[in-house]
Amino acid sequence: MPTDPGFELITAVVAASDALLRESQKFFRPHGLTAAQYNVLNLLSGSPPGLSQRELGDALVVDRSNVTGLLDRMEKAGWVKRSNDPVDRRVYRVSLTPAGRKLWTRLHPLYLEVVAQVTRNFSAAEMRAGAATLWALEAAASGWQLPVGP
Amino acid sequence: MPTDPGFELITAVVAASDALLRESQKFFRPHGLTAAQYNVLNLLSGSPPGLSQRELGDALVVDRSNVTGLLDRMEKAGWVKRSNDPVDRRVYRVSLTPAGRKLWTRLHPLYLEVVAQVTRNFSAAEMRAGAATLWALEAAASGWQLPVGP
DNA sequence: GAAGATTGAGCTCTCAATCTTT
DNA sequence: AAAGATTGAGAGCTCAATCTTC
Repeated sequence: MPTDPGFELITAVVAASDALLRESQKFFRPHGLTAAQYNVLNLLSGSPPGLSQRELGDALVVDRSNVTGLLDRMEKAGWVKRSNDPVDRRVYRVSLTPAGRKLWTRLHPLYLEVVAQVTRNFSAAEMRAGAATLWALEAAASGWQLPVGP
Repeated sequence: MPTDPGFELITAVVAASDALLRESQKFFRPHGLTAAQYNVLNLLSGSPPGLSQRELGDALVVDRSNVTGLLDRMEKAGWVKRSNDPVDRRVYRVSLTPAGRKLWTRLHPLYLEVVAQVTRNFSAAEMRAGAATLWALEAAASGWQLPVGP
């Protein structure tokens, strides 16, 4: 029996993502950080004034509670700092330290090169088609509802 | 500037996988298990004589050390059991208990239905093309090597 | 020595509950 | 009451080290 295409697609998505994550961890590890921490660096590098932890959590699509520990470790490493928001005393403004920006500046081109290597055997058209399918799949998954009435 | 297609693809893969995992956890949770535990159930359902923990780890593409705790929790829940291998005293034969098989038999069709719902807007051709790209990407990622000489 | 399984440390993540500020 | 951040419990994952058996 030929495998159900839907099942096949989902299995392939998860398998590819796992492999990508696993290898990226191996890449980042010698530099002392993790993939999640690199994502934070990357996000903050584009927002010099800083982001609130809530904004960070939304952008990373993770729970806010997760951001706390992630930033604790990064602050300890000296890459980010929490500042008080001038107008709302509930929020922290999170931004890169000079060391954090330096690390990102050094790592980013290397990471781009790894991405280029991993995807070098695909045509641009194939990658765009794949990405389009995946965004649609993500939307379909996120919109899935437990079978309970509205 | 148009986003680099390779970067776009990788971002889409991880985003889709995250969404898929997150939603599947919501599906499994009311039944008392996790997505990882369902995968074990699914694997064991196809191998009545049982699998070694090493085989389980290879099939799930996770570290062997991870399998230990996963099975501890599932054994505690009464879904799997460890038996001594008759010929090699180093290995455990892991198999489903009647309760584990019953759970899988009940859950599997429901899960297939969720998959069908999530993928209902895709053509079979689109899904097969996407899956093919993803398997190739997985292979490329797994084969990636740190830039060190042989 | 190599292989199967386990343990301990550390990271990421979720969920539920709490605290402070709005 | 609602929103931002934190804490504690629990799951999944990796890596390095250890124990037993081959």
